[in-house]
Amino acid sequence: MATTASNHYSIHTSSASVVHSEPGNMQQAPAYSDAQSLLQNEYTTLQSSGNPLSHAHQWLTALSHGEGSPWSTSALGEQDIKPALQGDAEELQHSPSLQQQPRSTHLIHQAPHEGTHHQAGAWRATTTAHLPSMTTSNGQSMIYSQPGYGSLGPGDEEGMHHHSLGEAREDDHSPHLSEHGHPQSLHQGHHEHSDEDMPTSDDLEQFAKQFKQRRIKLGFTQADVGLALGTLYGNVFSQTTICRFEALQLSFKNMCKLKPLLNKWLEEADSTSGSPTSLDKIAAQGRKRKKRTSIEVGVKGALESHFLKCPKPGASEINSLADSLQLDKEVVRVWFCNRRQKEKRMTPQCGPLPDSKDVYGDTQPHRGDRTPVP
DNA sequence: ATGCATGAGGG
DNA sequence: CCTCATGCATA
Repeated sequence: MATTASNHYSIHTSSASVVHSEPGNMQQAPAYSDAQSLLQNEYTTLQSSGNPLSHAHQWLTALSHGEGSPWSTSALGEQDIKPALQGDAEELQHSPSLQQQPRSTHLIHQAPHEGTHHQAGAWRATTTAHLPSMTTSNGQSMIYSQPGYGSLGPGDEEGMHHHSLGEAREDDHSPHLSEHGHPQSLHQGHHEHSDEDMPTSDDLEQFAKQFKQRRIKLGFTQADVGLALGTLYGNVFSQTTICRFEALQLSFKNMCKLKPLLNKWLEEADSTSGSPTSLDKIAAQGRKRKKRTSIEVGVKGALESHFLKCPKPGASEINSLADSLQLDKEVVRVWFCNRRQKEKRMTPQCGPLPDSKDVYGDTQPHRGDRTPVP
């Protein structure tokens, strides 16, 4: 039986009894050291005046159909995936800062909508084998030419791989050499892209690494960065997001969106390294969140099995599963959603997967579906 | 660092 | 209902 079966929306009516940590020390703790369990809870209805937290929009909500495959092996090897096209995106403030990149690889813009609805992430590419690469050396590994740093120093620190416990078993980055081959400059007939470029996966990878290093060197935690971004630009982010960014666990689009922001923060932090860090914390949303349902490992295994069979189960099947596993239907549904997302993120799950077919490009299972597979 | 969850946007 | 961006709570 599911031990944690009952999940009520627990709203703590009783306030207080919260450990209050003392303010004034939490950052400056690089690497391990996690003291982030503070200031949370306490959802009182009184949230006071509206704070400036409003994220008005997302710049690219619907571009989509092109999405799909930039990660992993990127250029160089075109075994069966091609660097895809992306709808363009990026509408955010163009900062005057010049970060020039050597080439402009623009994307192909396609029709606004098409029947082909595939958003398959094809990056599970099986590309364990890297090419010897000797012919293509474009030799232009551009690292970000930032004022101040542009080269990873000799001290390429990276010793924080630790997962080995519990249930970590699906993420392991193999030492992918960055040999970057670039996408050839294929220009189309037009591009009215004034400025800003579309970073490529390699760019993002590099950037993420640099970012992490700098961040740590400066003594900031991921949470700090998230807050700083909020105070600087109005977009707050949580530790989670920053973490995912550094780990490249976000979608390509998302990474592209965040890069400029983080880049800016880097510049700032770099400049102000010594100034009082603007600390601003905005308390936010009070929402009764359901308690996290802990799914037992055995159940997880079962879910995974079903996921392999059918990543997008219909409602009926979800019901069946929920029943079998004694979980809430909603929980199961959400689990599948999250699972799909996980597959999509660029988790360098380089595995010896012989197949690299697209994932579910399946048309949605309508509501009145039946159980297709008994 | 990650698992489960919420919510907006789209169909 | 789905995807997608994002985060609280947690191991």
